[in-house]
Amino acid sequence: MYGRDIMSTYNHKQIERKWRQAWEENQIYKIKADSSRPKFYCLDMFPYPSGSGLHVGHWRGYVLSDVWSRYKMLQGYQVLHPMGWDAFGLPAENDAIKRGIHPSISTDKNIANFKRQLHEIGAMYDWDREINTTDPDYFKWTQWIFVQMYKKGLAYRKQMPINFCPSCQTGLANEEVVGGECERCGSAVEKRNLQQWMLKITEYADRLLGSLKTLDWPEKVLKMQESWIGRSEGAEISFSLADSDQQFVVYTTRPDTLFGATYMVLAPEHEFIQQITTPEQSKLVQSYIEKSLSKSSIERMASKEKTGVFTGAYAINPVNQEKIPIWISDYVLIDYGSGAIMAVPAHDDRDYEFAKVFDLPIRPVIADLNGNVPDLPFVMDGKLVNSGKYDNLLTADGKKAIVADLANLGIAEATVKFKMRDWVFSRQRYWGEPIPIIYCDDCGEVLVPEGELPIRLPEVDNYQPTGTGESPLAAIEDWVNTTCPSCGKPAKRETNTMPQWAGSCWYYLRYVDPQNLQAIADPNRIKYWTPVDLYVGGVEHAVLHLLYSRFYTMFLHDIGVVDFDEPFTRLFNQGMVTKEGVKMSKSKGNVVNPDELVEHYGADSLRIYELFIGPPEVDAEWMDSGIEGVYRFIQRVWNLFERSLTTTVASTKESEQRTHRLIATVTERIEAFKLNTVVSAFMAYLNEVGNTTDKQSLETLAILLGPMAPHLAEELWQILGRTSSIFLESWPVADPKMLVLDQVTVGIQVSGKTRGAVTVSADASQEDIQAEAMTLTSVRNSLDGKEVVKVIYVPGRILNIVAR
RNA sequence: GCCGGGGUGGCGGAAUGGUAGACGCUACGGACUUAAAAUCCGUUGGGCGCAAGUCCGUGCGGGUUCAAGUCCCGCUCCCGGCACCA
Repeated sequence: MYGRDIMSTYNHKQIERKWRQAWEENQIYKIKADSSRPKFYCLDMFPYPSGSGLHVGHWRGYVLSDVWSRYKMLQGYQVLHPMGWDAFGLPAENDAIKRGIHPSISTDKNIANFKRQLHEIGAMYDWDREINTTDPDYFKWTQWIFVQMYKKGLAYRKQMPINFCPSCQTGLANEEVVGGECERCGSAVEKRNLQQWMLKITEYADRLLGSLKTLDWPEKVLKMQESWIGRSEGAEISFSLADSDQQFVVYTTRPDTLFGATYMVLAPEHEFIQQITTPEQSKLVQSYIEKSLSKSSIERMASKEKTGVFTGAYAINPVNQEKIPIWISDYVLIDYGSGAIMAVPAHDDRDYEFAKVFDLPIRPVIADLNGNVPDLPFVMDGKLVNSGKYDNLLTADGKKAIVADLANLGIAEATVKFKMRDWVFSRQRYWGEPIPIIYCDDCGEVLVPEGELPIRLPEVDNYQPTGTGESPLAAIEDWVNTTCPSCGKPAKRETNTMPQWAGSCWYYLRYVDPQNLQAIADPNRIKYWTPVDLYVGGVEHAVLHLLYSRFYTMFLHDIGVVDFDEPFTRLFNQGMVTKEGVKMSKSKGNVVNPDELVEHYGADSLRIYELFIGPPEVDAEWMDSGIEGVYRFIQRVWNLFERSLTTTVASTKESEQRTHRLIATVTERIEAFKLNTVVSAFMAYLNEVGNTTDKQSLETLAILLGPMAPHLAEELWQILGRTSSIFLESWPVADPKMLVLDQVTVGIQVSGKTRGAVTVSADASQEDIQAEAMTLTSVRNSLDGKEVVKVIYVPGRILNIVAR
């Protein structure tokens, strides 16, 4: 019995409260590995629980992933759709500095608020699987991975100039510096020479690049990673000094232009400079070095005008024994290649500029394929000229020939270089995972034994970073002072902590077995659930988190923890939600708070509006009036059910066909991530249906609505007389036979110009359609006095009468 | 400079090479109401026309095609990324 006499109005508060409670009680989203069913792992990039809470922009990704999770669940998959907290990080620590409250306290408070807000979404998270990167039982394994890397020689300590953010008071990875500024706070970064922990991500450069092509990721992100890794093929060539047998090495991708090298350049930091500089040039050289070292990277980038100084020394070009001057300039970078170049001004933009400024010779050695020397600098491939016995070789052949000949002399080697650098992994801050290393006067650097993990953070009174490159932990005597695990003598702990990325590099693994105390996760569970099938998050992590996590995963593969190289099979980047064209943020004061919208319109309305706002991968402008339209839509759905159930409407062929068309459209569009047009499809369906429809249609409609409007769908399911959750039903499959239309509307064109349309039965012949078309005034008008040349008919779509 | 992505009504946006503007918002008109809100119905790319109709229209200029928002060539503007990586 589903008939009801009295229509009720849609009450989102009551409905949503009721179903959220029911879901918790029934625990229908509680999942377990079940090898008899296919799995789907749908992951959101977990948030940093900030003090400002969620805004409607955060909702966008979470709704999208929940739609997919519920869709897959209805298709019979065992779905893992977890949520957790990336809770180490500077805001909590800065807050602690200001107020003296331990970061874990404010973090817990923020998590509670986030969790409450996330509940409002009505997503099918299994909260038993919640993780928190600051939980010692979690970061034990973050430290454990570091230990494994150390054992494999992938974690090492080095004194080197690194990027340092004066505002965050900590060193940064290259990936965290954007245009010379700190990725987090926007301050200009400085160079500081500090003892650093580094991870050898460069050892994985080739693999990180190579397997990009296996990923179903947005092209944009793949390109960004590719250019970040920055592979180039070239050669290392040794040059001898003119007046000694000392040598230095340059890296070049254009060994074919070696005959055009008219000077050499060393980076100002190059250690060879001190040995070769002549006394006459010494003063100039020293002051140039000092000046360039004092420049921040932002200054160094800002002015592209070439500067430099001659060292007074000369090198010998190995192919022609020519004596060429050695200069120093900051346009050569110390940390790429060998920090030294051979300059070929005729065939390199930068060398050309430099040669113009200092009036150095420019000698073309590459001509175009016709043998003409084009305007300089000519940086493309061509044919070698002025190159002795190599003349007339093509660029590619010239490279090979010259490198091969020099290699025989033992002074050249073909090599591959990467722009990507090793990962600066230590932070001089408190609120992060302590690096599990102990320093002993006798034994040196010693790993903390795995059995002693996790190394917890001590309680401190002062969270203030020292700013001297030491972490606040250094001041906590009874924490720093320990004993050497190897010899037992007094020793000191490493006081640097890990960057925030450390915990997020592997978190996707922990969700499959979050409480495991013996292992990172149970191998069987890892095998069943991972890798992640769909990963949803913002594009801002394109070369940070996503690169680091790929690196960690490859390492975990190598030590046998996982059996794949790539953690995230498919990636979807949702667009931002903007207000007045700018990104929502607390500091700009343009945040739209979802809490009030949920209160006013309900979670289902907000969910659908988040989808309807625009193509999910594109940024979208928030409009208050938009959610009104969606709210009206939901009420219309509600009213359709209420009206239909107070009368009895029989199903017809037409209604069945209509329903199958909806199934087909919705399924197709979800698969294609065109979620805004899924909403349109429902709206169009509703316009078509009219005031009432049959029960069969209503049941299908309710299920199809489930992924987008789960509370509403459950309630509709119940008023249809069903007693179990709608999410235990199956996603309907469209019957192709029901998609065949009885009548079709065929557009009529005359010479390619649309003149109207005729509606005919689907089996009408071309002749029938043409005859029907001739009845249209507009068709007759445009054919008047003309001769029909040919007629093109695309069945069911268009009839084009070509006339002259 | 290099690499991506894009430019369609008043707005957000739809369109496997096949009736451009679905769907929604806004605005306007109407119904209901004492009135308003809500709801429902209608109109809503521009021009001409009483109408039938007709001309123009997807950043600009060419091209391919029976047919182009969609494909090709050249430009232009906007957004994002990288940027002295030899």
